[in-house]
Amino acid sequence: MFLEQSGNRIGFGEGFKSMTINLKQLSKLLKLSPTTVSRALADYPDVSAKTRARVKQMAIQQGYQPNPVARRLQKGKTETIGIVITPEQNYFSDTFFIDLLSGISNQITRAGYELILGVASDEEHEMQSMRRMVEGKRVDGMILTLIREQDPRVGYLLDRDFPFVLYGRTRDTRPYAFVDMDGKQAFEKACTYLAGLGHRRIALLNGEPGFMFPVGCREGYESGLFLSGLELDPDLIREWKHKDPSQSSYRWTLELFKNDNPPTAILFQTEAVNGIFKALDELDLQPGKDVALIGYDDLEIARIHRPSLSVLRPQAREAGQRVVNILMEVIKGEDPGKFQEIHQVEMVIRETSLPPS
Amino acid sequence: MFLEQSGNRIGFGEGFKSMTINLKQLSKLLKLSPTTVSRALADYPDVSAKTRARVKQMAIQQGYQPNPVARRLQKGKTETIGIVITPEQNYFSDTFFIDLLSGISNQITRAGYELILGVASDEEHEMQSMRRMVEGKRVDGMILTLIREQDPRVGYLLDRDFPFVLYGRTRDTRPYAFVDMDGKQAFEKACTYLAGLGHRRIALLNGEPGFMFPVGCREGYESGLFLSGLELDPDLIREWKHKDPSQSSYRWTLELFKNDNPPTAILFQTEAVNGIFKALDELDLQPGKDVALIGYDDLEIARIHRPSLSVLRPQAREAGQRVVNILMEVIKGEDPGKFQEIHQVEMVIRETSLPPS
DNA sequence: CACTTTTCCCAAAACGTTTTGGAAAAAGGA
DNA sequence: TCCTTTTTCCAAAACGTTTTGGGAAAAGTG
Repeated sequence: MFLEQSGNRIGFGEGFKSMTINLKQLSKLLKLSPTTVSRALADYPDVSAKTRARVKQMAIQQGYQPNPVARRLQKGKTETIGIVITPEQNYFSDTFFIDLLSGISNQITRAGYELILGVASDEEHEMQSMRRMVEGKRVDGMILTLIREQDPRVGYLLDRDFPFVLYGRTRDTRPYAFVDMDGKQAFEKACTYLAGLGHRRIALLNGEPGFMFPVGCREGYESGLFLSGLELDPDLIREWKHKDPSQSSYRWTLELFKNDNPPTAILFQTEAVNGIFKALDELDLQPGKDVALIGYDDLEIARIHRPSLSVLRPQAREAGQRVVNILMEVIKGEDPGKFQEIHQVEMVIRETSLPPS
Repeated sequence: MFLEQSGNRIGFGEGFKSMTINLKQLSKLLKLSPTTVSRALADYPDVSAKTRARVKQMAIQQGYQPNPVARRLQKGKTETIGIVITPEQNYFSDTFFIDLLSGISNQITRAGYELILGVASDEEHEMQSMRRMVEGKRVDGMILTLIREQDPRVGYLLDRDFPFVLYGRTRDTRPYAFVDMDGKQAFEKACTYLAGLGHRRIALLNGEPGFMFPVGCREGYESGLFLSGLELDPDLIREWKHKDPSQSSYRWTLELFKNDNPPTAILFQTEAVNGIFKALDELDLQPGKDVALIGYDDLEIARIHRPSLSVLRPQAREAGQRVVNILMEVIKGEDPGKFQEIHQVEMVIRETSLPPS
């Protein structure tokens, strides 16, 4: 019944051959059955302390590591998480997304899982890449970012009961797990802060409609105006495009100042800062001095620019870690509805948030 | 000997259960053996055209996809490629790395492979993450980026005969596969171009020493000077830091202009452009007008800035695709030494490369 | 028709684990 | 001492494929 296995060869032009030991070889070395060795390494109580120690020592000495592919087949799990990024949407602009990804990656590694990455050029390929992962049984769970108001991915995964966690939120009414930044509270805080300094004309240069995040930003902005007794002026709200944040924000900033009663402060996502700086420069307006600025996200440019930019700073790395921890629970079978986290965003006051001159 | 398998259940609080069909079920539906079905789908000649068609149709109808984990175990391949990124090194600054990653990812998907991503904070974790992939038998090959002059990763992989491809080069003398941009030729071209316009004092604001890329840039710069009959002035060469490109390039630009005989043109990596612009602004020098500028990498800022920045533009996406194609050959057992590609870099003349005033 | 070749299919093995369901040996209790 | 319980180990099955090594039927060949 048992055939002797061929043992390990060193490669001869046939590419890399693993020179690591496998379970059967290790068990032969120990004069034990593979069963016992496996159970010893997994700390089962039905193997004596003495042999357990012996097994572990030999395993380390021989550099044994269980073959993950075989383990996955037996366990019926891929031990893999999927994520699809869409660089065209320019989410990658700077440290923010990388911090998120970094938190995600580290936590996944800690759990002994793998992170597989899809890169999609648009919404359609994004869905396609995700379906390949899900229907191809390549992952145990998905992480979704850059969430849209109506996001077909969420419906797709909910319909299939497939484990996933959103970084962000969408409008689907069914319960699902998410980790989100409190963009509303952040923009409310920034808005009331500026109003408290005496600003009466505060503009909002918001992200692209269709995505969920700008919705919260706008709510916070409106709520902040209301709390400060200021009136909402639709002329002070503009939306830039993800495809080229700088270009569109540049145009809209110029637009804002064509107003008879121009703003003295602007709230925006830091991604759009280059266009704003450029427009202000052309208009001979000093950032911070003539126009107060608060951006969302603490990108490098915010810190190095003079004057340095006041920002709202989300803790992306921590959020990434939470996303993974939650996803692990959902994969275990926990109710996703139990995991809905909204993280606070801190405000960092630097040099661009002075009172109006 | 054979036990009937339990079939597929729909999940009951136990998380997601696949509701897709497997090979045995499909073969039962077709009243064929699993062997024949498997071989029919793989286009083996020893199954008749008629049954092959019947099998394929049923497979599509039932949405059958072979379980990749089982296939990997049998084939003894992970069908997976690994890459480790180190965001701290700020490689992610903009479109360049994303384009590379995009080309890599698409080509890997096309081959039916998976891309697993490691995110490391420093050199040590980078190695650690790679070892986990290699020694844990989680990948068939590695892609390396951001290569150092002395890069321990290359030696590690060569010692183990493990398939890998570099995006970039290192100083190891043993043959290995790489795809690199011709930074030398690019900088030589830019340098002679500027000299041709009449510039006599051309500065180089180069990337961090220790990495391989700046070496080529410097060679090209020196060669360009030589070809143009200009003398090398060490005072016109400075190196910024990866950790904060803007800050360090800002300081070094100011430094360059303390020179009695300051430069009229600067060559640099576009990553460092913010610091340069800022320094020039403080010095009341107009980019393009008072100082000619050519950057390496066509980042967004280069296109939207006014004046727009002349750049050297590497084709990152194509390079990424080549890296994958080569890696597949190396995994098959081809000699890595056969695959050493150096790609040309085009120069895009915009508004910052005028003759000296 | 008898023999050889080709066509078409399949049972069993194999990949390297983990889990199941005992079984032998040792220890405890009377 | 004999029976029961506990401890410690293991053979075999299972995960879902692909590959190996035929074997039966159909088709050619003389």
